[in-house]
Amino acid sequence: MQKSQVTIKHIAQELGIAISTVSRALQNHPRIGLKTKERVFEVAKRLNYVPNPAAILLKKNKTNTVGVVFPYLQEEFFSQAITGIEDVISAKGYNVVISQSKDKLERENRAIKSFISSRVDGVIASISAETTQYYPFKELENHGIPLVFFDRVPKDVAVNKVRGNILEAAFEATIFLAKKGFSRIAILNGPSNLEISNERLEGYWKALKSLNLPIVQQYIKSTDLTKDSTSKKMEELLLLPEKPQAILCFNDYVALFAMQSCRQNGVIPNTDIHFVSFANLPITAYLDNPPIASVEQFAYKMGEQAATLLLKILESNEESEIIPEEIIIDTELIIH
Amino acid sequence: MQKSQVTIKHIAQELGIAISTVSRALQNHPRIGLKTKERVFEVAKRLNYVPNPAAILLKKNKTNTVGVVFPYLQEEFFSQAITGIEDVISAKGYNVVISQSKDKLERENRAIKSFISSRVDGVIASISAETTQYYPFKELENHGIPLVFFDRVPKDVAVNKVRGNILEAAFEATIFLAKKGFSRIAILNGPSNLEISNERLEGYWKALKSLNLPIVQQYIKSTDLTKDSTSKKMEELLLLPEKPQAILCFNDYVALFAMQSCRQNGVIPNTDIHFVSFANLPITAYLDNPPIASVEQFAYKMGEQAATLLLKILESNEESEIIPEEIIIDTELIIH
DNA sequence: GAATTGATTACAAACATTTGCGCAAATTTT
DNA sequence: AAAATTTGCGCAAATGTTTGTAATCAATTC
Repeated sequence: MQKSQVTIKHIAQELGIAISTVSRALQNHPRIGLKTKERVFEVAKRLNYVPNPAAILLKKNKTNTVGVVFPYLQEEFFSQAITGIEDVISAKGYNVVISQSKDKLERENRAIKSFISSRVDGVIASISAETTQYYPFKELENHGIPLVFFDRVPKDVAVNKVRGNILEAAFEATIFLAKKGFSRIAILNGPSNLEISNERLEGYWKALKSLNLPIVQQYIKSTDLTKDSTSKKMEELLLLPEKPQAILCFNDYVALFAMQSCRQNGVIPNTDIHFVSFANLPITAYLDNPPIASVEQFAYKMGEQAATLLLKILESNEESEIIPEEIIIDTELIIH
Repeated sequence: MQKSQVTIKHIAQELGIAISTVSRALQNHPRIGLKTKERVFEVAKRLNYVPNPAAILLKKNKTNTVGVVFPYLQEEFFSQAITGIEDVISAKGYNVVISQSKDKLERENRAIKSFISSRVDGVIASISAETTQYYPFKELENHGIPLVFFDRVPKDVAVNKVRGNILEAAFEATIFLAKKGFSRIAILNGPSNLEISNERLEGYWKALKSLNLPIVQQYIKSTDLTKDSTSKKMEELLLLPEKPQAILCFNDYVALFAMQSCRQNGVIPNTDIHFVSFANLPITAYLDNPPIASVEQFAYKMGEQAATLLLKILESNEESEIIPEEIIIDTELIIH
């Protein structure tokens, strides 16, 4: 019930031994005798001793903490990934601190600054929809903090990345729609600063080409992932003389927004216009007319992989120059 | 670009002044001359100096961090609350570390242990569906860490609480259903260890009594909030000789599970059986047949209030004995 | 019996920062 | 001009822990 922190000094005093002996005893150091260790542990437990992380950090210069900054915690894709990260990280005795950027650059930068000043050992990040510059992340590098990008990775930068095989997934999804008999296939893509947007587009292109279908510029739209922007782009598609028969959406949220926009314009989603999306969120299971298919990206597994990669870097020899690694997780098209 | 951490010692050396002077200069101490301060700030910026939180913590014994443990980050209700907490907390220069219990006691305890060992200044918690004992939280008290419960507050304990006016909300919602002409109103409640479950029940009772409607035990079910449990209870309701005409659900997820269960049993939700739920999550807006009404609990505002209360405690005189406070936020029944 | 060894434990420095105290120098007051 | 006050800065201790090195003691070896 003691409010003032119990330190190893108190334990040492109580037992009449040296502070260093207590420290080593608690670490199970071989140079400390068994009886001494036992006595130390007994007193430590009785006094409710908790090591002071500040003092340890000061000596070891290691926080055993990794920072995670993702756009939205409530997106099932990210929260599943966080669970994967947490499970791997905490099994190794590390802690996780989580921040959400809400797709805002400013919040993302704040999170990074906070990670630097709290001296996290490493960072896992999924960049915001607004992020076009790699610069803020460069700060982490300057402070020697390892960084692994997750899913939303920046383009043209040699960094550690863990992401799904989006190109392949978009290709398969497009082929799936074509095989269903649709020739007018549109794409409601994400912002072009995200590499994963470009990959979707490439997969979509490749599929159309392989099917000898024309690439129609009006069928290619990109949104900033907000509801407003998505509805607007969807309405543009609806106003075309030849409405698309099917639409490939950046993710389930974009699909939800677009489907709602359809309904408001008298078009019945997945009857008049068919949707396929990415992420395969559980909520789509509760819709009466869910997208006809969704690309499962295995967020939990992706999170595990990102955490494993980061830990590997953290536990590798600090000296050794690290070559950025890229891990690509296979996806699976789930037909509803 | 220097990997080795820059300390005030380096700055002092560079300027040929004392370490203490640098420290005070950086803190804008009045006893340090303007020119000295300017020189110190210039060098600090140039060397990319970041204060070492460990050393500061060691001296001040304050982490400027609060811990939050909530059941599920992906539930919009909680993630909105987190945003509210973050906004208030970070405006005061504090940081937030977030943990999710996933409604598991064991994860909740792990989070609390981690909060204690990382020496957070305070904690905001929403207890898991499994939590029946106040005991684990008692540990925080033992270590002198202030605690504010949020929404899911433990019963019969004098602690700081921020919660919605659930009793009133359940009362209103039940009256609303009765006025719609339904007399057979059921309730799919949460587990009874949560005070907010009992409040829902009480509001429901009160309303039925005030309407002179009978209280039918078969219409009162409680689930552990999982999908399986909810479906099972829903099916029990469907098997009753006199099926309920309307159901008051613990939250939107319970409503979603129950509505899906209806559909699987050939009952059309919100046509054959009408639903009202708590939380008013955005996702319900994307359903073709959403619950006919939902209780808006203003999660963001609740989060703000919880954070404000915690900060008040943190910044009050440590000595003064603090009387637990209870803040109740009014709800609003939103008719869809 | 002295020296060597091995097993324990103690001492002290170090980590980066804050802060009370002291000491000049500069400024103001008497 | 001396005294008192203010201003600016340095010294050193303190925070809790780790860790290299030294010290102690008993047991073993020559």
